[in-house]
Amino acid sequence: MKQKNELTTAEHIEAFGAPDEEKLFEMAELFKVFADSTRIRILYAMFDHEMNVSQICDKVDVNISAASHQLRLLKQSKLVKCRREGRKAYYMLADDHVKTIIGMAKEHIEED
Amino acid sequence: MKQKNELTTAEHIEAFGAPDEEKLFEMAELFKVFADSTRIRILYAMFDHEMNVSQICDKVDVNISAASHQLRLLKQSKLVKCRREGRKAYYMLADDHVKTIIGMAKEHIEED
DNA sequence: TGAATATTTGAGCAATTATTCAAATATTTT
DNA sequence: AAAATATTTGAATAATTGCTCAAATATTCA
Repeated sequence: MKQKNELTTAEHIEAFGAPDEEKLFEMAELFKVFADSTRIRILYAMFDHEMNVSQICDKVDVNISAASHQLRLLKQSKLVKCRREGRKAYYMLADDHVKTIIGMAKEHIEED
Repeated sequence: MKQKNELTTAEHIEAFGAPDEEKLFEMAELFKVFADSTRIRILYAMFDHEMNVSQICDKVDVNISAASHQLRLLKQSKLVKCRREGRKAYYMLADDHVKTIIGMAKEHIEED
């Protein structure tokens, strides 16, 4: 019989980091969002301040329509939040996770 | 005149995390490699042991040819290394960075 | 050398996706 | 209400990419 604090083989593997198929798929989906330089540039544009769409377009030098499409995708992925003020839409990072993940990649490419 | 430990505006921004265009592009390229569930599954297959191609194919349940194509890509991206032993090719993670990056994504999707 | 095993490679196909343009919607101002 | 500003949306196009099949290469074994 299984006792307290004992793990089956499957649970042991799980506990030590091998996610199930579903989670691996979700992880790939998350990485896909970062896997485009336009989207990363957009994320960086709002790194320390919120920014409205026009400001983002100026800073990132991208078509307004393209930016809006990407912002929708970023919002669906829960990486950015949106706040409306009059006719302007201010976008900001959803939480610190985004910064952390980007920071990791930055460290990786800056090494060796 | 610029004195020791002083930073120009550009250097200041750089030091505080805004990479130049080139780096943002590289970062997107790195994320692209993780942005596919087959590749993530392959990376997990060799998470704690090196594995040869056939073993990987069994574990990940993927076509040999498809696996080989993806392994080439992973090798070009410096995420895996390869060791030959007879007619078998053993693949292993290149360094701990891979584990760290995957770990980040795992944490992110497991929260909230 | 020839057969068997292990992996790689290249071409072709199907699916996904980033971008652009044009039109639609929303909000403020005159 | 009409004009101006800000953003969103949908359709079409072009480019990228993951997979499969077939053939090529490499290595061991009989």
